[in-house]
Amino acid sequence: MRSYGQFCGLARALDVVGDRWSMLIVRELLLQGPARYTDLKNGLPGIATNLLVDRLRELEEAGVVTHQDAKPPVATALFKLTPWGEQLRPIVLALGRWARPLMGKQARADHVRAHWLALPLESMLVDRSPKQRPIRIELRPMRAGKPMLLETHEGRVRVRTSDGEPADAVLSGPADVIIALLAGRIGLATARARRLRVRGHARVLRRIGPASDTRLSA
Amino acid sequence: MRSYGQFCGLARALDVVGDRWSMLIVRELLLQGPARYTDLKNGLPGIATNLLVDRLRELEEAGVVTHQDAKPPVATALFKLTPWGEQLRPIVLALGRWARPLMGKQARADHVRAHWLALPLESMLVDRSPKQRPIRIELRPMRAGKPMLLETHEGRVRVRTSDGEPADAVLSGPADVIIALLAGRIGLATARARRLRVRGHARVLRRIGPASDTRLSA
DNA sequence: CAGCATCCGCTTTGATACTG
DNA sequence: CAGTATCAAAGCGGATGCTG
Repeated sequence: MRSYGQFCGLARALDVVGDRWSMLIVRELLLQGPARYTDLKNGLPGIATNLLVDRLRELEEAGVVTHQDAKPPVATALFKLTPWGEQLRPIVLALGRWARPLMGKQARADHVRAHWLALPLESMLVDRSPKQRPIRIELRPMRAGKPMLLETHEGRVRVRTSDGEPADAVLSGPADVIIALLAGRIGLATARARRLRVRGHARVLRRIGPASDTRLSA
Repeated sequence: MRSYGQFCGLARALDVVGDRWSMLIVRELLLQGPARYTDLKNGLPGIATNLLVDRLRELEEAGVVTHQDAKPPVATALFKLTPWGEQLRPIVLALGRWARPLMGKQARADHVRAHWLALPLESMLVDRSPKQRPIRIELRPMRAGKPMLLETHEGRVRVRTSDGEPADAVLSGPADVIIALLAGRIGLATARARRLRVRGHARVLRRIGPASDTRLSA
């Protein structure tokens, strides 16, 4: 991208991460941690291969991303965020929250990846009974790749890739319905009417819900 | 911009404000408040007029911006942010702070506008002696248009356009030197060596300095 | 297969000129 | 002042091909 050529912090930031796809690459690295080129490509449906390469190089040049060229066990390079790049996390979260009014309905043609759910869910949900035994809910959004596991941890909610361990409940269906249900915007009956399938102990769902404080925070 | 077509909050946000120039238009409206087309253009050096029009329309369509078509006294339309658009303020501030490592030196060709200084200064500085009488410092960065007035208010620092009222001190010179001096990164001697001119009571400068808490906050 | 590089048609951007 | 109109250049998306 051409530089804006403005002596202004925002303009400088956008010189670095304002290119098309750049912020989404940061999102992937925030969600996936160190990732291979192919993992990034899978998490960025719609990107052209040459653009992914270009952006990674630009971000590396700017100091947002580094790549390690190959450790003995894995035969491939890993891309990761620098500490400075990591500091984009609250900004990425805040932008996602700002866009919540746009997340109501999932368009038919929208791409979905299960790990994207970690962004809204972790920043929105809390465990209402943190004293009780932790719960685990497997999330299987439709056409969204690998399932994710939502678990409670010290009052917070964490979402990570599932390694197939048994969960208290399994939710399958459209991603927007899963989010609306967990956020408490719709009930179980409505969710089922919108094609959600629930296996396991549905009552654990009551354990989690939106935090009262919805404002910006680190 | 083409939609990313991803069911993800960040992607949705970037569908709205991820276009080139869009965020900078938001910056101008945050800094200027309701503004005329020409005020926006002056605050966005480098933008093409057709792009400014296109972006304003897209932002309006998305619900970030509105324009009022002409109130009796002024003969021209005013553009302003919607409440939803206003909510981008902490994000714009956070991006500007994130880019602080890039703000060290001002390139020769960089555009500067005095009102841009409000972003780093207001988010970084505090009044160290809030009990004492408020102070006022006029800022006259080089080739940066209208001077701004920095004033203390209840422990915080505010920067607004100067209406020519007398100030305790007047700082003229390169914008980066003004920032570095106020941030306490350089002393008065160094600042003078870097072409800063000070008129008035330089000692009021000691009243303000960087807050200890530099983290993200609303 | 992972990690690119190259090519090509299309869209977006930028610079300038022009208009009510 | 507040935009339109025009057009060349740059950027993007998609396909394909190459290399270890």
